[in-house]
Amino acid sequence: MADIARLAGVSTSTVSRALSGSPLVNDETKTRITELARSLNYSINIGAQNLRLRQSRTVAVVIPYEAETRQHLSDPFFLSMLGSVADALTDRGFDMLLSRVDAERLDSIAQIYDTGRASGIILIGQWRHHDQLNQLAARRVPVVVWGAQLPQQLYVTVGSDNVSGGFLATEHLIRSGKRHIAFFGDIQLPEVAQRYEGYCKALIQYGRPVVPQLQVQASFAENGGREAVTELCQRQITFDALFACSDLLAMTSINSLRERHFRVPHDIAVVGYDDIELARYFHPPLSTVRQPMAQAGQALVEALLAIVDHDNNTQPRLLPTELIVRKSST
Amino acid sequence: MADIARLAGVSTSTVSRALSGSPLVNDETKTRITELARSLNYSINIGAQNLRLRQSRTVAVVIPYEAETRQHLSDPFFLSMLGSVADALTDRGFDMLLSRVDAERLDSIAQIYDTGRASGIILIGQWRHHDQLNQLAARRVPVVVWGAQLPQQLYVTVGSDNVSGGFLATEHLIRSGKRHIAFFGDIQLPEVAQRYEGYCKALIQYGRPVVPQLQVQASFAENGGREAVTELCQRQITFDALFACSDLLAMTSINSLRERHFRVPHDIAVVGYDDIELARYFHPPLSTVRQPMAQAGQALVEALLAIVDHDNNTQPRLLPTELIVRKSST
DNA sequence: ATGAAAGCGCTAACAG
DNA sequence: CTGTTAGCGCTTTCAT
Repeated sequence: MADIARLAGVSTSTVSRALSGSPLVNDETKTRITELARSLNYSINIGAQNLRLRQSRTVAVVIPYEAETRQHLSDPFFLSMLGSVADALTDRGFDMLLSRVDAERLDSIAQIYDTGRASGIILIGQWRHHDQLNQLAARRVPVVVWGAQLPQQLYVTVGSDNVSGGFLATEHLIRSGKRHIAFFGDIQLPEVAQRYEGYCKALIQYGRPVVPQLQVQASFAENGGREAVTELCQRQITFDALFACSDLLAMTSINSLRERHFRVPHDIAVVGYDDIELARYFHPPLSTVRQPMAQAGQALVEALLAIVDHDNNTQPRLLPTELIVRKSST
Repeated sequence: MADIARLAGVSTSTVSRALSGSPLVNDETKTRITELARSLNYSINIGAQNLRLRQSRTVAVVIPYEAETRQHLSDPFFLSMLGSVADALTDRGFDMLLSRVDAERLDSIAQIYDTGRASGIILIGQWRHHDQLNQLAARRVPVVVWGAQLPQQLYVTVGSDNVSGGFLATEHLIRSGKRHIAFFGDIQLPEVAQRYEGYCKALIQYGRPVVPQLQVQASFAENGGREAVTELCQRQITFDALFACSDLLAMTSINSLRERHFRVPHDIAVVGYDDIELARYFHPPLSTVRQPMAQAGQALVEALLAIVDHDNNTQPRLLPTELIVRKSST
């Protein structure tokens, strides 16, 4: 910057002003400086600017990983979410810091904020960590979580309407004439619990019994579908439909069902959750509950920036879900 | 920091030294300061530290997106790569900036470097952008690309041995008694071209003809498999095996083949590429060529940091590939 | 072993 | 409209 100032025969203040588009500077000098900057391939040093402005214009995004596997979840849903958040941040001129954090050490993300690396944190995946998240919020770390809204929650969540999603999927299966609808998902997880709630609600509303035997504690891991199908078959219970809590789970379940010579949808109708890109190209094309990804990134970023701006009244956001009917259920 | 200094009755210099573990400070005062810092929940401001140290300890990772769709590729391979790079960076105490960049405007990533936001850039996906990348390297932007090594290449690549990968897959299919092996992949892309080269090499080595009709220009997009299968069937050419250039492509192709009542592997043996997690849980479990993901992140980061340290002689790295035989081909 | 002072690259009063 | 000056939070000579 000093170089530019010297070459342009002005002070650094003027250069700074010119480059930030201040109206307080002569148009002629402004152009001269801008030209000079371009020809020298000069860009403002963001680090110094941020220091001076006492900001960071950076948001950290955290997708926790499981300690045992050290692996990121390979669910395309997360990549999609990442893209959506990246878009929303880019639109607002924020940088995105991606952090790898052990799911059991969520408190460590406070560091990202304390050290000034990011003005706030977006956590994708609430999992079982309600308490840790409450502690974070109590420490006044600006954080927004993608997940379910829970009672006694100190942190802000953005999530889709899981109860409604579960309801829509189940209602659709009931109306298609299915009588024994299995539910695949770990109801220890808040989001899944709410989908299960919607599932039960639909059954009850249509005068059907809620059969606990039909609920299988399927994990979101890659082999979740296979294991859940095995478990369900061992229970020797009749079922003619399946509501799986993620598309990936639905897909691996369908593969397993096929190995056991069930036909989908003829013998078993299947509905997934998320509506990942792949869902429509699966065989058969997968019926599913769509989470509004484009809105998700926007909503997460808006909520976080509100908190960063000390809006102490930021409310949790519930995004609408939508049933997408394809061949796997009809 | 000034606060701590005051409370500890020392100067900020001492606090700085204590917190950075300098040996030039009395053990007693060091503990006092450390305690104080912890109790105040204080962490060093990384931005200021970086400014003073004229570094950034941040690496930008770029996965370009296609302008038309504005969408990230939903291939789990990329998430896996992201995780691998994140690990390698975390190990070395670097932060990871994730940037969303239009594939047609790759030159814009120079900005990330010019503004000092990152000390260097890791680009995942070479695609067709050889020339743009050469320009970047010519501008002396520290950049490492995941992809194929090409002639007249000014930038550094890290990639797996695509020729060998293509060879292994094809050889395996030939040895399994297959006679008409289709190849799915866009050979405009350098990596795919090399896999095709390996495919041809194997055919020739085993005295088989290379039939151009068997090569289909399949895209990596979600519907790539379906379109390629349609295309191949329209050509009315016999085939009894398929080598697809990604696992995702292999999976969607298998789904499409099944719709057309081909049995896999009985009628058509299929081998994919990448060995994503999902491959072993697919039905049937997918034979594939594994790319060494754990090494990939390490190698990319090592190469980049070497360049950042002005090692002008950083060589491209070729990582080994490995054939994984599962049910889809036997 | 510790402190004073200078400065990383930038911006924002405050004067002129 | 432009320049002077001070300082964001930190590290590091250079003294002591």
